[in-house]
Amino acid sequence: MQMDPQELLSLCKRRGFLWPAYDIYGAVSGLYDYGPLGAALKNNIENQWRRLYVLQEGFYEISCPVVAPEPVFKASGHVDAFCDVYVECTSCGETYRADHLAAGMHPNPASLGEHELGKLLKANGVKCVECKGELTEPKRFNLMFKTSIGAGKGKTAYLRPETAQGMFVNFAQVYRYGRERLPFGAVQVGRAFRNEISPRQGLIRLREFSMMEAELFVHPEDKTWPGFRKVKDRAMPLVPSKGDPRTIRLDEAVKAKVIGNEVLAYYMWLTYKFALDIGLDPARLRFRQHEKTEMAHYASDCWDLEAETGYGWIELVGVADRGCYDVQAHIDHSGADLTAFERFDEPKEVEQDVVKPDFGELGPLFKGKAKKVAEALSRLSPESAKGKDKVMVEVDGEKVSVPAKCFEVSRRKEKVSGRKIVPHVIEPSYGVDRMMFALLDHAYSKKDDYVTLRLKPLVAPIKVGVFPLMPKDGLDEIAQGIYNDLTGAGFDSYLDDSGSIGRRYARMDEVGTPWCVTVDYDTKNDGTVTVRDRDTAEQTRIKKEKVPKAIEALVKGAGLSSLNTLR
RNA sequence: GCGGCUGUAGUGUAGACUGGUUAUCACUUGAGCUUGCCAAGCUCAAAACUCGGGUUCAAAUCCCGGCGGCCGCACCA
Repeated sequence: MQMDPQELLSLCKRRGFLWPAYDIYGAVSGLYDYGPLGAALKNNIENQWRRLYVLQEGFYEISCPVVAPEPVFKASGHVDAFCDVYVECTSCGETYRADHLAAGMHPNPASLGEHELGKLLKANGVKCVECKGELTEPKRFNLMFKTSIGAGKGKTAYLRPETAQGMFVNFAQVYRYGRERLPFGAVQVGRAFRNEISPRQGLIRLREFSMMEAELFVHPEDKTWPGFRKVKDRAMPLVPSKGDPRTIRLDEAVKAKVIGNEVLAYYMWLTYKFALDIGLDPARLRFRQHEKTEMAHYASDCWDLEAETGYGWIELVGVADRGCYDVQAHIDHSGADLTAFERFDEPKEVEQDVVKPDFGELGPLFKGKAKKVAEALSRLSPESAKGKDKVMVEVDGEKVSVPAKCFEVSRRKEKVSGRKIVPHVIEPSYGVDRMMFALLDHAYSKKDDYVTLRLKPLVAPIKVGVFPLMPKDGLDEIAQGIYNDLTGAGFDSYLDDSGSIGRRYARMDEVGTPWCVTVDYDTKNDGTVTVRDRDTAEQTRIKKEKVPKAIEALVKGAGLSSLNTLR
């Protein structure tokens, strides 16, 4: 069923899930405020995710700043690659992506900077496709929000476009925290920012949004996974980039190379399970594999969990194999050692040639530069130095010729007890806001203009409505007592004594509250209250003292009929 | 960023073309009466012309611009 998203957004605004941000000043597109119910629903989704990743799977949760200095995103590639290069027609104002216009003029136009693209377009005499007008010089639009740290000119910085980098730059710390073992994972739940050119569709494309990201660091040559055995006969609906869409068992998918490896398959399954746990409709979920051309600059394989909503199929989660791209990039840019140490079973005796600088000769010859020259020499491969009468090395960007008397190539015995490896990263990256929107979309049901949100108890912002049938005769005080018991026991509850009982049930149904407890005149006689189920409108009576216990059982999945013992 | 359409109480709307008294209606919300289990009724109340400029004696209404929304293009790590 395709529903009108406007209807859902209207409910969200009316009932306090969602409001356009800064509305009294005219609002800003792509920014939303969460109202009390939205904030609660979002928390419930995030906490369920933590239960899965942190408690069950043993990932380490960290929390990093939203602002980061420029070098971080230089290294990650976002400063250069997370942007679009535009040209504009000077006469009709139409804009084009410069790399699209350059298609066919260069093997990979997307890899060029704006100056090269400008030259290329000029050289090929490219004009406006619409009106043949002159085009402007290419302009670059980076999708990151730029800011600065500190007074005056300060230090250039950006708001993070993903939380992932925080986990990559903390690799060494988290690796040590986990007592230096692979594989291990880190997670982060938090805000990220993208200065979208044209945010649309409510919560689907936001400029500030929440992500739940997990980075699993694995051995680059071992992508088997111990947990895979337990889930291998489960099936998921897949839309591979090659071949037909099909629902396929995980072990078959890995065997047939539809999914690249066991780790990726396992975390796709975990993602699928999470989606079902919070209440997304399995009939409206699928995994779609990225085409090679749509893959991010860092990914080698990527599957999106997509949900069908009033906006069509939308991406909720990306599960990507990022290879060693990010960790290697931060090693290269920062010089930090972000490797894991793989211990051999037995330490090995290794004989190898090394280039050994002779400081007695280097000193007089190179003076202050001698130390750097020596370091450069040590980095040379022995083969390239052996038997030469001089070698070229690069010091501070300058080529230096070093005569043979300054070094010797000698054979050295070493005990090697292991090796440094750069881990590969499997990344499940969840868009919280999108998941929440899809959840509301899938939960929305309407019968003769009566709206019920069939949210699962696990995520429902309010678990119980508590009503006195009449706000008098002491019923209201009893209801207040039950309400206090429930909130005391940790359940989000809602006390409502206004309007007819039917209206109060309707109010709770519309925001997805799974149960309502009503205090009536029998309560005064026999101490029982009714418990009503949202989806069936069925009721059962239980002792009023047992209400918190009953709700606890119901949240855990017990049916209404199981409450008989609490009568 | 471009083009088309569009913006009236918390929500959904009438009024606009053809400018003119106190801006329509419903739901919602609050108070009271009533009501003894599924959006009942009555009374009262609260609540809006997206913002700025222009035309005019007079603008919710016509014109221009900003902001927001929807759709299409483009974009989407």
